[in-house]
Amino acid sequence: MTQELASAKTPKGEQTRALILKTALDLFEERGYEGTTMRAIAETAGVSLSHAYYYFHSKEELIQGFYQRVHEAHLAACQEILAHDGDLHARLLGVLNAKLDVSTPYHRFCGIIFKNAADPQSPLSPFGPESNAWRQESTAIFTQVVTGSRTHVPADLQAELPNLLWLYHMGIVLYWLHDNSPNQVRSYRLAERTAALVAQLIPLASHPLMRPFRRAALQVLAELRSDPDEPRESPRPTNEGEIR
Amino acid sequence: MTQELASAKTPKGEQTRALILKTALDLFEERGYEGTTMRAIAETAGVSLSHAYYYFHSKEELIQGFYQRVHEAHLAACQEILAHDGDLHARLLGVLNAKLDVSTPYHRFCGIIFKNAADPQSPLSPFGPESNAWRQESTAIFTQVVTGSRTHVPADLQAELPNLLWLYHMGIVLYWLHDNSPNQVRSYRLAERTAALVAQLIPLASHPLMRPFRRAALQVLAELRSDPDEPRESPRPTNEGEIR
DNA sequence: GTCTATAACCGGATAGAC
DNA sequence: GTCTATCCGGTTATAGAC
Repeated sequence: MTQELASAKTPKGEQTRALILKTALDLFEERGYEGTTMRAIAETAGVSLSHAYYYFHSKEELIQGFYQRVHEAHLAACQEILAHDGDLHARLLGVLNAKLDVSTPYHRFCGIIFKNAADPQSPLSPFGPESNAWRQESTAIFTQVVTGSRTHVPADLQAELPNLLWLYHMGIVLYWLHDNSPNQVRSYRLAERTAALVAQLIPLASHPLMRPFRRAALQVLAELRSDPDEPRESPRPTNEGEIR
Repeated sequence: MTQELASAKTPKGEQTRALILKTALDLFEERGYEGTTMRAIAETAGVSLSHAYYYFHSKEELIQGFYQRVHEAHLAACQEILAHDGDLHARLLGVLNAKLDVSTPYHRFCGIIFKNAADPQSPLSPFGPESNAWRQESTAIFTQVVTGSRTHVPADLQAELPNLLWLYHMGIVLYWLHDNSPNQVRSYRLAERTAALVAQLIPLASHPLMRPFRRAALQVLAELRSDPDEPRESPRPTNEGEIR
């Protein structure tokens, strides 16, 4: 897998490809997605219309290229914070802020990415099998967040927490996508506040009072991860009835 | 507000409008959203292209029509349960099951549509202003769920709970969209299990131990609903510092 | 108010000659 | 790789029928 999404055979082609992508991103930012015509992209980049289509089979495919870039940037931006802080809230917030920071210049047309990613049939769906790779990379960040922190996490929760945090972070991003406040301040505030809540909640979840709920919740998660169609009886075949 | 989105002045017009909508849904399901042309819809419905546009100002507006229908069906399916049961879990689960039941015939179709609905700029986004009407109607169902149940809900939580449940229900729907298990059994199971968790969690939230967390969480929600850019100082101008 | 017919505009996407 | 012509479909406009 030495190349990504479309042709990039020669250094020259690679350059041209990058030029088209950069031009497209600039124009998208300047005029919005729909406001940017392929003709304009090609013209501004100084290539022919059909040549633009040679590298990117569709306007949407330009976004796939963009997506790759942002993800790498986020990964890089995170490492810094994750290496230097042991506080769970700080780590979590750092990762979220990094995500938003990295994405901010592209807020307007990140909606378009999501539009593609949201289609369950699309290979870009963040929940689909095709996204396993980057979803796991993404989740790994949250594993780092947890394992590198001083906060004690109950053993049973430990395994599941990164997945939960990943889901939580997707929620933040979803909010951010719809956030039209200036500079998306609301999203940053949401991230800060909810990260504090999460950091507050984890110790609470360790409390004996919460234990039944925690176990029930984790069981549900385990169920969802396991076989889709088998009812839960198999481990205890003599036990009748649903686990309610 | 006797009529919805487009012209439907007379019974006859109403019929035509319904015919166009039904035809569109059929075709969408058969050929996908993008694969269905307005020309094809008009032709199949036996009306002129311009006449289709007379009732639905855009292709997307057809989808809003679809939302409206599903919501009405959901509302109807819910009333039965909401009138006859006082158990919170039963009420919540009833509403969720009704939602899934009502939506099942359109599972594939919803996935196709969601791709477009996820774009925040799209008038189809369930979070956007164009969807205010049915979103509020939708939320009202969860108000019914809460107020009609025997379970005691802390006063401060009472106001916010319907919105939280609405959001939760959107999460279920999101899962359902990506659920390819036969008859979407996984989604039904998810609904049942998580509804039980929610019903379990609400009494827990009333516990004194949880009070600080509950208050903090509700404050975050209040903040989000209020002015985007004002820091929280205004109500107590003498009090310095952030509420963390 | 309901409906048809026709033409046109615009922009994404494609084909084929060079 | 490039250029030109062309297609296709969402959308709009016009003009007029019942």
